[in-house]
Amino acid sequence: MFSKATEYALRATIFIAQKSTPEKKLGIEEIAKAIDSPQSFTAKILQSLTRNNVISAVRGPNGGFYIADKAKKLPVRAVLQAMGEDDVLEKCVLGLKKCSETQPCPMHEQYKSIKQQLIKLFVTKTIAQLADDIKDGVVFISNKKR
Amino acid sequence: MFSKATEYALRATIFIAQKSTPEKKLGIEEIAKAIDSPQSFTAKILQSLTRNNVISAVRGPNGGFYIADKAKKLPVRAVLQAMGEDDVLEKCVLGLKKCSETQPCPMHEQYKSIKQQLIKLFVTKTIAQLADDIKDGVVFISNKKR
DNA sequence: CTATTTAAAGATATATTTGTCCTTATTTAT
DNA sequence: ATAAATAAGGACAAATATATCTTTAAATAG
Repeated sequence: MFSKATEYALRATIFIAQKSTPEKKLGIEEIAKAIDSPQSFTAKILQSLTRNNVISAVRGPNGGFYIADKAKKLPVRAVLQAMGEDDVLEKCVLGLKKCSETQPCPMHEQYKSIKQQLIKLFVTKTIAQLADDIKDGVVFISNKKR
Repeated sequence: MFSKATEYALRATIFIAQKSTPEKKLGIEEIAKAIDSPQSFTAKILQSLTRNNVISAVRGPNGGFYIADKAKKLPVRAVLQAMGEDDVLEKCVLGLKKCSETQPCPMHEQYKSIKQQLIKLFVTKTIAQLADDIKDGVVFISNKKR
């Protein structure tokens, strides 16, 4: 559904939201290991997220990444937007540029409600909510075999 | 959601189902024009669909592509399978290999029902049903501006 | 102020996807 | 049989996504 870059972005954002505070930042190495992603590639992705104010970064000793309380309240869709992959949620299944209510593709009518639910999910769920689920132990983000 | 190749495959299959019969086959040029896709690339895709028995092809004069009545009854998911992109429907949103009911990712619980609807849509809808919607004029497959 | 630590930025490499072109094989019509 | 029409197949090219490595800039500690 999403590119690898966006998958890493989502995992990293959730992990940072769960583990960091402005006082206790996380280094790129720790993050990449935790979410099982290539470190340098993940660094690029975190740059995008930082530029788009989804997460925050500080350089230098004791620097690292964290997420501000305000940003934690962002919808998960903000991550997709930061990665420029927001359109996946809206796109026609058949890839038709003009597909719409007035000119629907053959999948449109039935896909419509699924699409709406998808959008709703990404708009109403906040980063904080996902992170809290992990803290509560109901849910995991590890990608390693165990 | 899907690759361009799969989008072309879906559009081509629906178009062929709508317009062809074993007596009146469609050439690659006509198909590519109708669904607004690059012709040679589409030819490759139709090869995959043919190899996987989603559509049929005949070479030589008056040859071309058509779809057998039996194949028309296949679920749309058969096209995804032929394109090797069937896993999109099942995949974890965060790209976690181990995401499951017993080890859910933070999106799992809420995404679950959406995923089930998606799968159901692609399993219950047949190629014929989509093509008939076009024949009935309720729906379009054109990708050109007009 | 200097050295160290850390992310940012840039250059490069590799893999995959998308796309084109040319040749081959098959079928049909003459 | 031969020529023509058509898809199949293979080689290549271009674009994009994924990934790595090196250098630079910023922040802190001493």
